[in-house]
Amino acid sequence: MTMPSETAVKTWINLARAYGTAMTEINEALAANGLPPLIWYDILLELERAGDDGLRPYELEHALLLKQYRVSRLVDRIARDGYLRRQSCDDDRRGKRLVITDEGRALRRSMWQIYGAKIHALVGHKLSDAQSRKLAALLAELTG
Amino acid sequence: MTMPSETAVKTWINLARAYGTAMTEINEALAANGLPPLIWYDILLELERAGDDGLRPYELEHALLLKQYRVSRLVDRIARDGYLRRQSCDDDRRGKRLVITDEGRALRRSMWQIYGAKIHALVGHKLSDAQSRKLAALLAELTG
DNA sequence: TCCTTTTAGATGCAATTGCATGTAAATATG
DNA sequence: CATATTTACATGCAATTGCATCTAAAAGGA
Repeated sequence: MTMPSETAVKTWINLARAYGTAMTEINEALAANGLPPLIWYDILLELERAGDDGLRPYELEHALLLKQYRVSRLVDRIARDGYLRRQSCDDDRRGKRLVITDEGRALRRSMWQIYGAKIHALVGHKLSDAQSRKLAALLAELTG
Repeated sequence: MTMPSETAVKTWINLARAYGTAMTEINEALAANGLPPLIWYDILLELERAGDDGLRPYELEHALLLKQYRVSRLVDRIARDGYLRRQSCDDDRRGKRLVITDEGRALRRSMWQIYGAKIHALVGHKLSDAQSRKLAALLAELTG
């Protein structure tokens, strides 16, 4: 149970603050434009990248580090609003395949207008490209 | 509506991932030890630092960037469990003063055993002191 | 094959969050 | 002073999350 250095604490505090303020701004901007929360974007992007076969819910769960029940509920709502459809799965009758719809692709693009602009304003605009690369590399060390 | 560079996007993704995985680990470790969520720690720490006069709810709101109603409910629960008390406020009869109790100080220390160890494992242990300082400085650029 | 274990996903119910609004006191304005 | 506005905090209600559990199907073993 080694306790952290002052430096480590300061770094963690700054990380939490940077993430929290950015995420709040992003979600507020999405809501202000009548768009759903950011997690919908992440899901739609994964499905769009997955192509015509879509993804299984458990694949989404692992890709986005979400709890199983949360995927289940989010997928419910996104499907209810017509942005994805659940296909039955040939080779595993327990499972579903989640496939993005045209409306889903359009929603993802709409969300990107807001989200992308915020990433630019909150990250791209505040650091040089070199600083940003350095920051990305240091953050990658934490995850790895 | 300038769109972000690839670098900025990569940096934001890494930031979100680093925060998300760390926060999940911290809250899971707290829960595994029968302790409340991290936000209780933040509140108790603010109150402990504030000293005998405590803080007004709106001060907590600003210090921790929380919504007013969320402060109200969190304070309810923390008070219900005896970790803070609400004093009436002499100079403003609308207001309350929130003061940490001895039990609250003890809880904060218990939480720190877990939280601090995680900060060390997740940040301190993965970067040199110089890298950590660099990371803290770059993150501070984002907030400022 | 029959039985046990594991995996995929859904869901009932409690706790928490978010939104909108309410109440009361402080402050500003005429 | 009288009235309007703002500030501090609480709360009813809907949406979301978290936990535990359930069903069904797949996989593994005797």
